[in-house]
Amino acid sequence: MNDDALKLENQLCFPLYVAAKDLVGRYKPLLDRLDLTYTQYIAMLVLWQEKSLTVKDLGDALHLDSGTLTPLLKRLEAKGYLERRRSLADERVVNITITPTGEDLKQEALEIPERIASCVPLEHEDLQTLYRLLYKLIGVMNCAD
Amino acid sequence: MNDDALKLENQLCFPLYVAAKDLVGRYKPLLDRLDLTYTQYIAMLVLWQEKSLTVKDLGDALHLDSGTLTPLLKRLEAKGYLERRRSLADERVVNITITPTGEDLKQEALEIPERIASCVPLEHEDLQTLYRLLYKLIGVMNCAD
DNA sequence: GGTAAATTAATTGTGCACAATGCAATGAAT
DNA sequence: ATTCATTGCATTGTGCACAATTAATTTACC
Repeated sequence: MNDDALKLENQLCFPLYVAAKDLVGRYKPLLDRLDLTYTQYIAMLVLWQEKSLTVKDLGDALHLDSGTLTPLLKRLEAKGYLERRRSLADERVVNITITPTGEDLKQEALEIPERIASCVPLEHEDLQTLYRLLYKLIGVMNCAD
Repeated sequence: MNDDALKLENQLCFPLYVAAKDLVGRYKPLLDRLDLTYTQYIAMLVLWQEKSLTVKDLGDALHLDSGTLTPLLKRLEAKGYLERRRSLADERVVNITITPTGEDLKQEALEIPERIASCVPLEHEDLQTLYRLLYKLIGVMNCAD
């Protein structure tokens, strides 16, 4: 019986799953110094750009739901990096706003992308191709079915 | 100040993280019928090939440690898909062996790869390129530093 | 205006994922 | 043979990730 299709290395999901885990793991030693986890870091990335947004919009940006974000945002609030406040205009909405302490953290994060880039020694062309294919993959999966 | 490097979309990690999550999520409805999670599924993929191996070798194959595998394997054992038995030759080692029930499950899993392929409509060339780049990425990260 | 439907968060429960620790068994070196 | 380091697994604790449910509010419809 031909079961090549059921071999680990013949499924796209596996190298994708391993590469994502390995790359996220590369951030840990750098993020430890900022007292952030990886998911907290990408939440702060959005906040450094947007300053203020709703939990829903943050979830849309990060592809995460409230079950993940609510406790995560409470931890970031406890660290003093942001504030959560329920909207007056719409009581269902919670607005997230970065604090000055959270803004300051950005300076320490500036070196992270280059430190990561230096330990992911792919040539520029390969990197661009990988970006393109990953975004294409995310795109086609969002509309398929 | 130029902070393009700190934008979410300019970091490889983010599309990689999202694509992996999204693709793994695509398995869920298919795996629910086999009463398997994604991680349990890739463990079974190895067992369908190897029949029997140690926890350590499984961990090497899946890039997972005992803190993840020990409870996961106990759950698979409780479902009757495998047996865990401590090695007589070396008492530190635990051998994992697939059961007939676990073997049977393979038949039901055969359709999964094609079902996934059909909802990941990348052209063959793009798919091959993506494989190659992901394995390259995993390779360079394993030896870097 | 009153009811139904939709929206937004929060909560609960399960299962990874991994760091850190502990421990027993093994192997190596003297 | 005794010491010492290493190996393989288990345990504990923290933090995602997501399904399912609940609750509060808002919007749409008649």
